[in-house]
Amino acid sequence: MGNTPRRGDTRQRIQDVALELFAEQGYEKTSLREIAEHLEVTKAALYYHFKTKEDIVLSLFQDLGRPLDELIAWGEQQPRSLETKQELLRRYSAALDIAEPLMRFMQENQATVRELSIGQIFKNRMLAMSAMIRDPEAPMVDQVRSVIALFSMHARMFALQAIEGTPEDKRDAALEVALDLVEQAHASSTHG
Amino acid sequence: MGNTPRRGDTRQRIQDVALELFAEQGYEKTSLREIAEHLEVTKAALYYHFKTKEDIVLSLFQDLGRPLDELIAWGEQQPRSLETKQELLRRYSAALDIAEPLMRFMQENQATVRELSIGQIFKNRMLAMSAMIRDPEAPMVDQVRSVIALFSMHARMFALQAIEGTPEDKRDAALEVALDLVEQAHASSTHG
DNA sequence: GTCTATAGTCTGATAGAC
DNA sequence: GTCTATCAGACTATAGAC
Repeated sequence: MGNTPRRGDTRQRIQDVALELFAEQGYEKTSLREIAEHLEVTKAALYYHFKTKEDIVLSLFQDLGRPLDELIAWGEQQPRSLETKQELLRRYSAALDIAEPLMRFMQENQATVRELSIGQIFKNRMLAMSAMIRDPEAPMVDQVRSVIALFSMHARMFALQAIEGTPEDKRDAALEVALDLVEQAHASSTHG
Repeated sequence: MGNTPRRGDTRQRIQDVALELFAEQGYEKTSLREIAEHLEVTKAALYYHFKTKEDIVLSLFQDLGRPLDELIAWGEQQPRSLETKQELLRRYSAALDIAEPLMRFMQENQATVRELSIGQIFKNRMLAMSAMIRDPEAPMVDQVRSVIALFSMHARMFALQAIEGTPEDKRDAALEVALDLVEQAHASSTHG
């Protein structure tokens, strides 16, 4: 145990350490040498499991991003009601619990990620979420309200640090604000 | 004109090109060689004007970030009323018109910026804004509402792309949503 | 499946001529 | 104020032994 080198899970361990370091100090500033040192293996061992550095990110994206893809697939089958949108936000908030380290990495390394192969995929994912939560026929201000509701879920990763309270409480507060916002957007659009 | 090398404004031209490239492709992926080539000078010429690569970012931050510092200074002298908070948002929205390229760079390179000398300064700036817009005595959900209002101003840089309309219209819509949010936060806190 | 060794390239930065 | 020339160091990636 402890320092005993485990067999067969090296790939997983590479992913764990890579995400941790990528999220902590950025993609570019994290070298393969550094990842290897943390695992007490050599760089060449990394290249056995992943063709390139970019491949590590891609694998992280595919493995940890699945809950979000499933959420989108779910949402696209639902009726476009207020209740659907609110349930979408609830599930998104829950999905972020798992995908948060990945999402934090994506957010803090946008400029880098944009040029990677996953950049477009990630963007499309966000556009799909945006398309489900807003009504393109609604007044612009209500569309903006809905999109802001969506991105309010991300706020817990950076903007709410100054507020006192547990991460869970802040997460729930952000969700509450987001649910309010889509309700307002809905009410306003169905009045006029 | 055109390609005529101008004298005395090289420093300014370095800043312009650097910010453009930093914002477009990221800080790390932009090399000094690339900046120099865009200006048709050599790397060594860059080093005459700036001691290090980081110094270029620092100068950008100081020159283009001034409106935000002035806004904070203004805000800290005002009474803590709803009207002050709303005026803060209006001025912040206007300040972003000028500082947007810089802010986009800061946002898309968070992981990098965090490790630079400006990282802490930038963070403090955002904490100061956050402290002015929210009431630490208010219920958490209202504090979250206020902070989200603030960061909604940033949404125009990335989240609102899918919505149809001019950037100006979207900017104004985001401001309207933000003004609503602080008003709700205020109303809720003064009821109970 | 993991290693050593290294190729090949690019980087930020400096020294010194003009 | 801009140049040429060059530095040491870091990087990704590969080849080939075990």
